[in-house]
Amino acid sequence: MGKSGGKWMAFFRGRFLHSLDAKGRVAIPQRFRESLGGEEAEIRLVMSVDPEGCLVVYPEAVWRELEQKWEALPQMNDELKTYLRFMVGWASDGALDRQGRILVPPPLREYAGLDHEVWFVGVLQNFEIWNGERLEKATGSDRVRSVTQKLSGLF
Amino acid sequence: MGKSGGKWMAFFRGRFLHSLDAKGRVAIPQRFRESLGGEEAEIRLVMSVDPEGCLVVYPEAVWRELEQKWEALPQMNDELKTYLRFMVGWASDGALDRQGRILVPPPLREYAGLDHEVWFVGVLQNFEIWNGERLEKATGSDRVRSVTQKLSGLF
DNA sequence: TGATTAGTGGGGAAAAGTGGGGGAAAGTGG
DNA sequence: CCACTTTCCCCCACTTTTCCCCACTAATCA
Repeated sequence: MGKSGGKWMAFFRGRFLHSLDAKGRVAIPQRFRESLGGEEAEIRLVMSVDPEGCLVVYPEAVWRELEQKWEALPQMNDELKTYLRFMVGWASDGALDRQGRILVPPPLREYAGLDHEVWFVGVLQNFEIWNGERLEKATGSDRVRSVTQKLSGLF
Repeated sequence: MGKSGGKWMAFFRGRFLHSLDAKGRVAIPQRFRESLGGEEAEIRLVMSVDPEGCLVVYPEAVWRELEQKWEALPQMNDELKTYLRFMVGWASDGALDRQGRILVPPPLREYAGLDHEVWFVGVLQNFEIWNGERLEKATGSDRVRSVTQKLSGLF
């Protein structure tokens, strides 16, 4: 589900505030769970490269497409290796538990600065998990407005 | 319905004062409901980028066209990511309930400064939901006049 | 002035999110 | 190979949110 003509459809939208409990679990928003393909969905949890780090969650199928692109590249390339060490080296595969929650491994939690309150943000093909202050900084209206100016010619 | 020769027709016009109840619900004006395509219409509720933020409501089909444009762009681009985090990250998908109301999620309500009284404003292909004072500021006659000057060459 | 239609408000069932107890499974050290 | 600890994940209980249904008011129109 979710495929259409070999390309993924736009799926994840909106933001949701959830809480990471003492055991490191967070519930995935119900809307997102549906888009992931229900109960036994597989996901990949990785670190974002942006200055304000967040975590990025990919449906398994979307992630696999990325991996295929990487595999097609010349493997001796040092820059690619550095990139993969980061992207793949930290990637955690997991599934949802019966209550629709995932477990965020401590290193990832720390990287993204996640404490009790976390924001889920949908960005079409995948979604992100943010610390509140970082998200605010990353989506501050000044920043967004200047970006919008630049992109507005495109559509 | 709604389409004509691949381009959307102008649909939403006028302003209406409605009230947001304690549960965060507002009735969509009947005129707008018809243009949305009746009872089981799907909508997208998003944030505007303007300094005085309001909410923007798109018929599902109009919004999807936007998303398709975004998906066609290179996804690694940082500026696009920032843009999507704002546009898509605030987008809430929803449907009308049996009384023709929508539920405005708390984060959006807060961002747009909506309390009990809200204004609906039609702007052709979509419509907006405003806090009264903000709307007044955004449509002050001085402001409108200066904008009109700038645009006067175009039509 | 009754009838129809739009908007408003609230009760209540169902669904979604939260937190903790405890057993299974995996990892660690003798 | 066997304790012992740690991690994970199931189940259950509780709270909050969402969304159905129904009933009331206001406005419109013949």
